[in-house]
Amino acid sequence: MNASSGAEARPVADDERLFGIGAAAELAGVSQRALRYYQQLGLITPHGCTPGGLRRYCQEDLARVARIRTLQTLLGLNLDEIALVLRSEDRMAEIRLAYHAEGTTCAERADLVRESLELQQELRATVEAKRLGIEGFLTDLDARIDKTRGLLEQMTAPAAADPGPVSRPRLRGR
Amino acid sequence: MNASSGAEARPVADDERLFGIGAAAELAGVSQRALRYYQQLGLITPHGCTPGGLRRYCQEDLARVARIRTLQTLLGLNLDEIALVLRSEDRMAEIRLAYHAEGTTCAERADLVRESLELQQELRATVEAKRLGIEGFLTDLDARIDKTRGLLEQMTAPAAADPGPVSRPRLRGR
DNA sequence: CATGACCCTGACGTTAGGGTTAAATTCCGT
DNA sequence: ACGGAATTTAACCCTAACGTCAGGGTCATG
Repeated sequence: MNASSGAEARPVADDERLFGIGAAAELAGVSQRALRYYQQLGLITPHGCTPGGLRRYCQEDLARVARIRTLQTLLGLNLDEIALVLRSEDRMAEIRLAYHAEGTTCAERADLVRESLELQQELRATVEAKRLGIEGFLTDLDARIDKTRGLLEQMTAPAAADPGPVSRPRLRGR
Repeated sequence: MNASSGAEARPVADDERLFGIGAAAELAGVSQRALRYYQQLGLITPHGCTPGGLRRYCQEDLARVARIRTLQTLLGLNLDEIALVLRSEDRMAEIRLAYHAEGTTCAERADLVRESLELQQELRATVEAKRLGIEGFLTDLDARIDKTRGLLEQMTAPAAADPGPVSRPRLRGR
């Protein structure tokens, strides 16, 4: 019940809006329990709390949850491994922010960046491996499918008895 | 042990050799418990048993275990889903074998093949989706890595104060 | 200020995918 | 024929990632 007619004190810039755990869970496509659990593991911290202690999530939080889910389902990482990835990414953001501030201990910072870079590249390597694996699997699967299709053709076209290994041009239409 | 000097009755054609559960587990890279568990779920059935009831695995069994592991770790399927995939594949093999036998109920068989084909294509679709997801992730990750690398260059080359958005040719060497 | 919707913590339940142990059995080399 | 190594089933234990329930607190609204 907002933004009905005329008087809006502040339009509340869309990415400033906060959500209760219910709305957040729905938007992120996970359960409330999962949100609390992720928090318990230190994977997310809601943007804020009401004085009474109710969690308030912002867009950024939701994006983080999305990333968690991606890392989980796409890469099959467990929550501990995800914690590592996220911590490294947080580190980077922190440094990127601090970069334009006073030039304190520039060398240390560079070391951190190098470290993060290595972590990212490590992650990249595992993901790349996974991609290769999946591509191999796909090739394999396609071969099977082709064979199956060939068999089907043979069966539906009851021509002369088995003219040796199938050597007909394969139809690769989807 | 064996194969020492001269007299070998039958060379035992390598893929005819059988393994106890210990050897099989080691070769397949899983635990004995896992092998029994997979069998309990109907995912594998050892090639045979000794009269006393000890499991004997053949190469084919090991390949099957490898496939299970692939489906598990690469695609993130659970054992129930894997059971479906394997059953479909078994069905295909069965039909392929029966194909050259008597032409009993050719139409029914064709239906089965069509069904298997659909299952395979369904699997292909999910795998393809996964591949796309991973590719997106990789692109994303590469962008991050490039940004990090850029930041690092900026830090290590303490030139004039921040000449706006980095517009230097990126070195994409590994 | 009452009320209904929403949320809190804490504790226990569940499911997948096994690990571990125990007590009895089987196999194999000599 | 026998002793030790490898296996068997059964039973119990375990962790991750939540689900669910209980009992009580918070918040906006009329």
